[in-house]
Amino acid sequence: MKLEPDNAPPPAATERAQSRDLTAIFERNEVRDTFRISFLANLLVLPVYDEIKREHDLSRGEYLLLFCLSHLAELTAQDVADMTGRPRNSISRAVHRMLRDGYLTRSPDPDDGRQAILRITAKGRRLHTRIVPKFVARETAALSALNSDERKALDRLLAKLVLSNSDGHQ
Amino acid sequence: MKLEPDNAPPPAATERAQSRDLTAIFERNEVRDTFRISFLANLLVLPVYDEIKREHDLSRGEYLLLFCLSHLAELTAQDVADMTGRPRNSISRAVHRMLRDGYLTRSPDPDDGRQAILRITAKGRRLHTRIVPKFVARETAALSALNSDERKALDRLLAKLVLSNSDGHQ
DNA sequence: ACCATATTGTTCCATTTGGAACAATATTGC
DNA sequence: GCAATATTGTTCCAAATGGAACAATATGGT
Repeated sequence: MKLEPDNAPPPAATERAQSRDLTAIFERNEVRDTFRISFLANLLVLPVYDEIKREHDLSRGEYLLLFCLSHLAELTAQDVADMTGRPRNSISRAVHRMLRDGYLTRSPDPDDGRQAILRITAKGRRLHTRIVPKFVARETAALSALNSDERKALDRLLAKLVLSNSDGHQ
Repeated sequence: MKLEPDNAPPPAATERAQSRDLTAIFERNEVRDTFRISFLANLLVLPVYDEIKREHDLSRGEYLLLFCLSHLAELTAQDVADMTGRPRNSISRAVHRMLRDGYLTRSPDPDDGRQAILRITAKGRRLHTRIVPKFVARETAALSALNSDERKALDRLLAKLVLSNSDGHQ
């Protein structure tokens, strides 16, 4: 938080400078990892979602749905809710919107009358193909401070964390 | 996305099982780190924000404001917007709400008539003291799969990432 | 000193969001 | 086999959200 010589700027300015070194909060708080991970998550996705909204008029939830279906051939709305942590009614809305626009299909599950199986269409896959490079570029830029070994280490740690936390809920 | 033997379980069941191994998406997508970091961020904070809303009737933005002021003595609304990545009008609303409830104070900045300096009150600090253990508990649980060395490595990598990305914006 | 531009914080308003209740279907316990 | 309970997906509605325009102040160029 403020480590500069005591002389330089006048007192008032010094005080401001102290409390305005905003990066200090990353080091000094009770939940450093939580705070940093949240910050990084925002950094990685928020600007891209803004771009997607402007250019393709898709909301965050809608694109997340497309993203999930791009990687898993068949999902129910509940699956997507579990994967993304968003409430089911939001997913429901996103499904209707994406159905209407032809990005996915829905067929009743013969084994369970309550649920329906969602699949991405060719049109949906084309859209994903156009959008995903934006996320890749953002990620590449954000990770550029890490060398190859560090990236490997990060990847391994994140994989471990995610897997150990993805049983049961979420 | 399907790499299992063609024989084993009956076709329908196989297809379902394939596409319903939801954790596969963590390994197989174009932006693994982005996806995992977002997932972890949700995992770490969403349940706690739900709890805070239920028990203290504070929104995410309101608590973030309190959190920032718990660690940096003087901030402007713009500072908080920069730190949290949220729009200024949301911060403005949160400031008014928290002022009304006595969790913080606001005084005009003598050096700049546009902005006001926000500070946490004793009441605000007490509230933070009651809430922050919830985040600590959540973080501890989520990181429990890592040993001490791994936690140190993660901490170092996150610190590097955050600092290299906190110049200029956010 | 003055005008053009930038920044801060606020209000307005349309959209998004998520909790709660619901109907339809499945599952469980007896 | 049947009642009680759980799950899926939807609708409804109140609240949260964020973009845009705005007034007030500050800054920069000339």
